[in-house]
Amino acid sequence: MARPRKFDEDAVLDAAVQCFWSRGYEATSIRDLIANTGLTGASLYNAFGDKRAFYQRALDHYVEGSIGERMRRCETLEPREAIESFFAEIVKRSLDDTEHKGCMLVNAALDVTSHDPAFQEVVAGVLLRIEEFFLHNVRQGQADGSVTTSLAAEDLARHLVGILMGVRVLARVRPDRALLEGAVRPALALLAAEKPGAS
Amino acid sequence: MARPRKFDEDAVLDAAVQCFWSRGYEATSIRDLIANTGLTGASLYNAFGDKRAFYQRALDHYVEGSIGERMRRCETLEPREAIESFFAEIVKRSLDDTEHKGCMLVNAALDVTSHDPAFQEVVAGVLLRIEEFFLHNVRQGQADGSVTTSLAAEDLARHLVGILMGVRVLARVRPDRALLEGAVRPALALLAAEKPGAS
DNA sequence: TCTATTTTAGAACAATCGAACTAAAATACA
DNA sequence: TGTATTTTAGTTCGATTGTTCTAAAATAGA
Repeated sequence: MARPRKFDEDAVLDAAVQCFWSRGYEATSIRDLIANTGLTGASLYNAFGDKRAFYQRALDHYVEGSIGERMRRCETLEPREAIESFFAEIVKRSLDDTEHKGCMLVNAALDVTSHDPAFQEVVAGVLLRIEEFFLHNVRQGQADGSVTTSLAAEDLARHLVGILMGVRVLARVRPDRALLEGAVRPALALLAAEKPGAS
Repeated sequence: MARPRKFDEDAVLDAAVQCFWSRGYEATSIRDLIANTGLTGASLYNAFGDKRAFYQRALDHYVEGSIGERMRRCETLEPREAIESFFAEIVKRSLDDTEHKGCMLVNAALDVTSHDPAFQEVVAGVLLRIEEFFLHNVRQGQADGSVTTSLAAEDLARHLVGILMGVRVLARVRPDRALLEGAVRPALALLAAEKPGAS
């Protein structure tokens, strides 16, 4: 019926993610987005609504492409391995992050949830997905004997989400390998602490 | 020699902390600060310099009055007790935080360090102080037998800073008692895990 | 080839931003 | 009491903010 869109929505969202990710919500202007996505103001507002809605789309895009993808990749592994490999990847990504952008979800958690309950629910939902990923693997590991049963699976999962968030924060400020690996190591040691004489 | 200041610097800094803490750096305008501190634009720029410098002063004020004070209060306790009491207070404060402001230092870590290396160093310095607080107590606890020696004191301290940051992030998004206490409990259990048959 | 429909391109909008400026007010020292 | 010095109180500045508007350009169906 009408003129088709010239731009590639996925590429535009990638560019928008880059902007919001590295600069944050407030510090990213519409003109930043225009310059980096290549589309014009009218197209942006026409296709995505306002700045807030555009951020929402960008965040979803990031979550699915980054966190969701990582969880899917770890699903094929053994429970303990899945958790360890998850954290190994987080540490590696944090150390390779020369721009110190950190994780866009964690950034969103402190940046954008404050005065927008809708965003808070979105972020809380993703955190819940991550917690359930950990919980699933912890339970599986407890069942096959590779994970300690000295603590409740729910608490272990909550602890893992906690240390995940913590590592992401630390990495933004002090991206040292010793710090990040040191912060993670006790959590992984705790998981395996079932039969303690087995060294 | 000249006209003395009418305002109370400490009260002004308290008000500034409230602004920056709840709204963040970018979202806090000079006019917000003027309205909430009670002083005028000229007085503000005259006494504190520009917005950036004012934020720096406010952050210092917060750190000394909140984090520094908490560490000082825990210094008189036994090592294990000091760590546990520290986290108990963090969880309590997070649950009582109806505004979901979280910890201003953690907010600063993700908000203001990105494109200002000076701020990054300030925040990193405070994190180091907290890490050293934990390290001191862990070492003391390992010496008197109340803390496990199955992991290096350095790693335990790093882990504790990590989970501290993590709890602060989680609380911003999902301030549930079960989540926060669940995230902390395994870390405290790990500290005590020295003689594992003692249940 | 016409026409309806939608995306483009870029200018324009009011509002707000951080910062600076001009005087008036006020006080410690002489 | 006079004077030097500093804080006050608003106003004002140019730049930038998010958003909207007006046309021109482009294409699918008739």
